[in-house]
Amino acid sequence: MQLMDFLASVPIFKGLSREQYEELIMVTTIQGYGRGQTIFAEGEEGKGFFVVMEGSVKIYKLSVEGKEQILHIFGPGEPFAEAAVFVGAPFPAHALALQKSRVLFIPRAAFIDLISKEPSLALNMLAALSLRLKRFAQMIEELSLKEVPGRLAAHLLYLSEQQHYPETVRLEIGKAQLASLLGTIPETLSRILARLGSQGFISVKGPEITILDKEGLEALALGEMRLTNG
Amino acid sequence: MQLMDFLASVPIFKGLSREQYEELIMVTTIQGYGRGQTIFAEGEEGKGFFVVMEGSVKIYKLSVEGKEQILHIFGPGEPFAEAAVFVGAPFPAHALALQKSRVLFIPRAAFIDLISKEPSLALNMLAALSLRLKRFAQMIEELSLKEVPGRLAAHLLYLSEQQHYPETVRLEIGKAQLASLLGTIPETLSRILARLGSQGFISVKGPEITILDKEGLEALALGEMRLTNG
DNA sequence: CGCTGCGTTGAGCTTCTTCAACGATCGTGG
DNA sequence: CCACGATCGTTGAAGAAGCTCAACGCAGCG
Repeated sequence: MQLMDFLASVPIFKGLSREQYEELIMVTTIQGYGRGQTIFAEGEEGKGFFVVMEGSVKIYKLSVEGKEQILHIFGPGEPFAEAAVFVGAPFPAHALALQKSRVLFIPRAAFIDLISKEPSLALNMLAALSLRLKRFAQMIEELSLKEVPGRLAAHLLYLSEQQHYPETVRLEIGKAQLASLLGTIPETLSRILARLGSQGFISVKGPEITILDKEGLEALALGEMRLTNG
Repeated sequence: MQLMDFLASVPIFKGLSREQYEELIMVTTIQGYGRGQTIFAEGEEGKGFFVVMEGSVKIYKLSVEGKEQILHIFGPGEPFAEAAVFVGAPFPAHALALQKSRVLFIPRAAFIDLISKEPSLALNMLAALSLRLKRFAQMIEELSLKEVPGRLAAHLLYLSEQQHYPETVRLEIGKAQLASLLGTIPETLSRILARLGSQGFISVKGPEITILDKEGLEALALGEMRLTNG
């Protein structure tokens, strides 16, 4: 059965026995969402958590005036909203499918049951949460201590690494989404992309970005260098 | 032995057996730090985690130019740097004692051992990490979507709640530290405290702040209202 | 063909930071 | 006990970064 294969491919479920996979499958539901559809809203009660099977999901906060801050974008194999399982609290953010997506839903009670019996699952989960915590700490650092050019440079380098250092990096999300991920707005992002381009750091063609000066971007990302106005 | 009592009073260690407490005590070290002393630096290898026994500890990031962003301030009973235990990675931030402090050090290997044998410990830890994740998400939201008056208002209300709604709230940290916690600088904080004061939201006398208009602060914190310049 | 979503560009403005000076408080050593 | 320096907080003036508002271009698609 392919669901079993999928579960086995998910890092946090690594190391479970066949029986435990079957136990999981028993309590699990598969949900489908169209592009732009809400999976849950901030404040809803969290009765379980999710794993992306196909597509991608963004987790985000909204301000009163409607500005959005993306906390994370998850792709296949990645769990989300796990934290809500362990604190008896409502979801602290919104979740929305960026594309046609399928997600696995795992109910809270069954999962806690399973985790109590299987230490390796607990350790996997602890590792996953710890990693996420580290990411958030990095995000706080960037929002507070770096300006937008630095954050953008860091993100481009991150993408480059993710995609195994290709000639040219591809943005998998729209620029408006990228702006929201970097804690800014599309106008500002656009201007800074233009500046990075005109100063020879990168070359931009739609969603394709060629990194021309890796060292320069690194210096920007670390805050060792400032982008001039020209 | 009082160490045992202390351990029993720490939330993440709740529910362990006497033998397990003794096991913990065997591997644990007590460390003392003076005011302003570094406990660890960003980039150091994390060989275990800590629990504050006395005093307080700040976890913070530094920018190249020397600006500081405080991620968290921990007091007695609170664990810190646990995440480093579960990802085999160096500490992602600095830790420093804000006052004369004593902290318990728990080595990584022994703790993973214990957690594998004791599901309730794993669940406690998962709950603790989840809570921290939620806090960080909140911090990201505030840094990105709220301006300083809103963040300050939210913090004052948080303090008020922490201290069980007294007449007047007491800042337990200096204003420079508070500024760093809110993602700004002392000058800006000072001006905004003054503005909040002159507009009748609060009254400031050194580290004592009287909340005069709770509803007003709430509106500010939610972003429903803006602080006028006067 | 025109609509809609997305991205870009310009002008003006707000918020926050920077730089500088000053005042208060506190602990220490003379 | 006073003087001194250090730390901390406050205030002012100027500057920079990013946001708002508005207009426009362009591609995809019904």
